[in-house]
Amino acid sequence: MAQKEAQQRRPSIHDVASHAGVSAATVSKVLSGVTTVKPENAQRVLDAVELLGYRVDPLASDMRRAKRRIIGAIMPEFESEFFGQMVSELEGLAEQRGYTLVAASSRESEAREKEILARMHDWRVAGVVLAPVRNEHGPAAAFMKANGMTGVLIDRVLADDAFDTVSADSAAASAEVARALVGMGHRHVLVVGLGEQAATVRARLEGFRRTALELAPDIRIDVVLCESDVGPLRALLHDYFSKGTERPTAVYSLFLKGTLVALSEFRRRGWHCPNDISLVGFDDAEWMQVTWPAIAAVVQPVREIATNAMEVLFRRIEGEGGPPTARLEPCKVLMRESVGSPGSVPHSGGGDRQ
Amino acid sequence: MAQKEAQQRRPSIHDVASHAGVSAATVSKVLSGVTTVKPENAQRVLDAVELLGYRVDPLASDMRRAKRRIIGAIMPEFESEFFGQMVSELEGLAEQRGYTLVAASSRESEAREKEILARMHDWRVAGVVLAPVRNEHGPAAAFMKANGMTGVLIDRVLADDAFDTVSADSAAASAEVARALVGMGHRHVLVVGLGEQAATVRARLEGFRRTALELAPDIRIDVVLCESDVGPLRALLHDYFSKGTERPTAVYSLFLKGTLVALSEFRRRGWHCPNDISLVGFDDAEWMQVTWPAIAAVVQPVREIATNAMEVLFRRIEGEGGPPTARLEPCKVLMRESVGSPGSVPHSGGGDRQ
DNA sequence: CAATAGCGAAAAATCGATTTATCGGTTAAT
DNA sequence: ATTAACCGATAAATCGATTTTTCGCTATTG
Repeated sequence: MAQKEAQQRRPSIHDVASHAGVSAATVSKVLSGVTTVKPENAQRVLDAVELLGYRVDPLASDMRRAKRRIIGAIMPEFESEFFGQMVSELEGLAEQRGYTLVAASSRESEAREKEILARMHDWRVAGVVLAPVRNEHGPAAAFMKANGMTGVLIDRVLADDAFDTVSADSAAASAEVARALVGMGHRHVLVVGLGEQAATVRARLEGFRRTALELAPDIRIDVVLCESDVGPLRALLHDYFSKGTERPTAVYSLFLKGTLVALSEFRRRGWHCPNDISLVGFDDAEWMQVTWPAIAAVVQPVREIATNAMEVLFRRIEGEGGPPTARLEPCKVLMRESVGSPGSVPHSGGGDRQ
Repeated sequence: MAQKEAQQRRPSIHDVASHAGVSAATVSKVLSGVTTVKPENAQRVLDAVELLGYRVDPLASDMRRAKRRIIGAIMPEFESEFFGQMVSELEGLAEQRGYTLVAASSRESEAREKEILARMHDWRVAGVVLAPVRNEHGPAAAFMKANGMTGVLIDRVLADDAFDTVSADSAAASAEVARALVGMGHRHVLVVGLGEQAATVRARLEGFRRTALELAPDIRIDVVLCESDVGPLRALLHDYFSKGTERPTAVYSLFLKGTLVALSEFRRRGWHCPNDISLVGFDDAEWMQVTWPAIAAVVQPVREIATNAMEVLFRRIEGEGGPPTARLEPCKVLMRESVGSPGSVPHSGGGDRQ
């Protein structure tokens, strides 16, 4: 009967209080570590908590504070390794500090992004980690600003005048890619990008272009940008390669989907990496090291981004002032077999063993 | 000043009430669609809501009900396409019904799984979608049972005596793979599995074995199972292929990681699919269709699983009784280029164009 | 010896909603 | 004409904690 009771209704702080023969206020104080409680009473409370299996109801507990121990996370999607890892890291970090992470996917829609943000505002979240669909100038960031929310912007973002930002150092990574490709002798490279995410993609593009031109002023850099959606990219790339112009010796894709599409186009044409063409992509994935050839990629420092984002976010939550900061975390560039020197093997099939 | 006020403290239901000249109870009734309110007053409430930009605080609103409008989702990981899509679908479905989804990753740990569940119980979630690390007999499901939580088990699960289950029809899919491989002439197949997830993997294995033996009684089926962790799989597979025994003509991996490891082992040995060996994997991924060769895979019906899981979950939340159901959703098998007839080409390098 | 601190704990207010009980004021039924 | 039923709305209780206020009691001080 007591068993059944326990299953039906969870014990509240008052149940603990009456079992320990004290008031609810005292129980609350013991549990929150206030020291002005007589040791004897504290022990009785602890015993009662143990006996009843009492646990604080976070919802009720949060009720009375302005900032609730909830962190919101908004990602453009959940399907990729990058954002999957990101959410996983953020969740762990939030949990470490006794916060609950509520994650939502904006599904690459700015409208949805804002709606989700409004819902999180309804929850009175203490802070938000926002990975914007486009960039820091979207309606979501504006909403956060207008409502005095505290938050941090990550990934597709460079710097902001209202929020701290944390992202990968795209420009430096791209420069490294440029050094590698030029060093191997490439003098005609196609860069594939996504216009939508203006600032970040521009940083990647410019980082590449500047270093490449510096090292090899005669280099030819073609650019294929799809504006808003990745849908047309397949056709754009097809057209590009179908034109009579000279085929580039390497392709540098500025985002994962572009790497996929490029690979798919190579397949269609029967081109092999790296003999027929070299390929490097921004964003690494697990499969890239098991395919043949392994695909060279820029590895984004997910853990570092997550850690720093949470750190700066919690500092703001705790009331730290000062101008917004803009962190750039260094990437790692993994030059795998999909990259080689141009013309070393006269356009044929079949890759070589390691 | 009114501006500033609005930014600092969000309007509560009492603010709306006083603006509309009614009581808080009336506001609550209007907002929840109770019809016993004088139309004139209802309109004034609506106007006040509009004017103040009032939105219900979900936390306060949930306070007074036993089941809160929160759904918990526990996945073994967030990094794979499968679970990423799953969370995304679940989130959308929960949102549609006015619920908030709180997702957490158990990181493939049963201990963590139970802890997360306890935390969700603290939140008094209305229901839980649990994708167990191992199977339906773990400590997490036991915890849910012991605490009278309502929930649904998905993915690595076949059937349960306490909870509804929804998962992919592994056995049927494996049978189809068997038909395809046998039909192409394969008589020696290696199956790679993960022992930890007993029931599901057994279903996949038995589904394959039964059909294969039925169609070709002389078929040889080798099995490499790694018990608890995927770590040793690489070594296990290496050993298997290093033994002097005859090389199988096809490999069927029962889980994604196994497919990756198999591919990696092929790479190391310089074997090409499908000429040197064929490969089919359970679980599809976006990259599998752009690699060369494209990798054949069993596509799990993520959306269907998510939809049915949520449907049955909400029925239970609304109090529907009856014995637990066990749904199996059919998979699609995509036979791509990594599969071919054995011996059609005498073990050489280089794949052929489509 | 009266007044004042100081301590530990209980009582009460609070957070923001929902739900139940209560209450005037009509209208219908006896 | 008195009571009953009803309608719309308000006051009050409730959910489960935290925080502020109050209070009783002992110990210190002028």
